Amino acid sequence: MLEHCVLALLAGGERYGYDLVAELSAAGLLASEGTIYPLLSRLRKEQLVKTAWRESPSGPPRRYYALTERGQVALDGFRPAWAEFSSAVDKLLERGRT
Amino acid sequence: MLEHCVLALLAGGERYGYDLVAELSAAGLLASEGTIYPLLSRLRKEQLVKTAWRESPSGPPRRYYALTERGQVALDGFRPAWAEFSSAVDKLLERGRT
DNA sequence: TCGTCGTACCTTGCGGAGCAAGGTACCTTG
DNA sequence: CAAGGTACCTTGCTCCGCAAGGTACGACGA
Repeated sequence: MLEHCVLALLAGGERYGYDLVAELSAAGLLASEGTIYPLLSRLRKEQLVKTAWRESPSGPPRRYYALTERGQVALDGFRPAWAEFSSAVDKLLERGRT
Repeated sequence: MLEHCVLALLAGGERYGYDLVAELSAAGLLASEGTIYPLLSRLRKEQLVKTAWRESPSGPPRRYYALTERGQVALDGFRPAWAEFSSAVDKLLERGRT
């Protein structure tokens, strides 16, 4: 779930972890860094993203994440799955409405 | 997530576990009984549902589940949360579209 | 009448995922 | 030079979904 949201964000361009935390937190999809960093490690291990260290204009260096081709494929595969899933839930919720 | 989907189904009337499994499986939201029975136990423990044993016209007795008032409240609280969540995901996926 | 199948319940054990909390280190600012 | 923001990561816990296994009842065919 979150995993694919991250991929979607990366599809919009390179991002670094701390930035992703802020963005996802603002969107109400994430609580803390303890979630995202292990997730990003996983994505890297599965080669859905590639990373590059780059210096920050001010502060410690950042690790930037970018989609790989496999990551793009995973994302594309997720879109219809999400559409189906969310519409299934919508229908259930609708059905139970008094 | 699933928890609230079950509540939504129960909002449409009494159901028994085995039936819920079939319904949720058909909707693609559930894999097996190993998920639903512990979930139903939880709901009962939190008093979001109440249960009643009733005999089946053919086969072993069934345990029927029905929403309690608290369950209804939980369900009502979930609807807007789901709407917000799913639209947040929609936006992310949209944003990453090439 | 006896075995087998479908129904219906439940538990156990495992793996994965999110989170809070803690830890390190860099840079800027007062 | 200390404090606070930035930025990375790990550890430990808990919860949840699932596969698998286990029990028991009723029906139906051999």
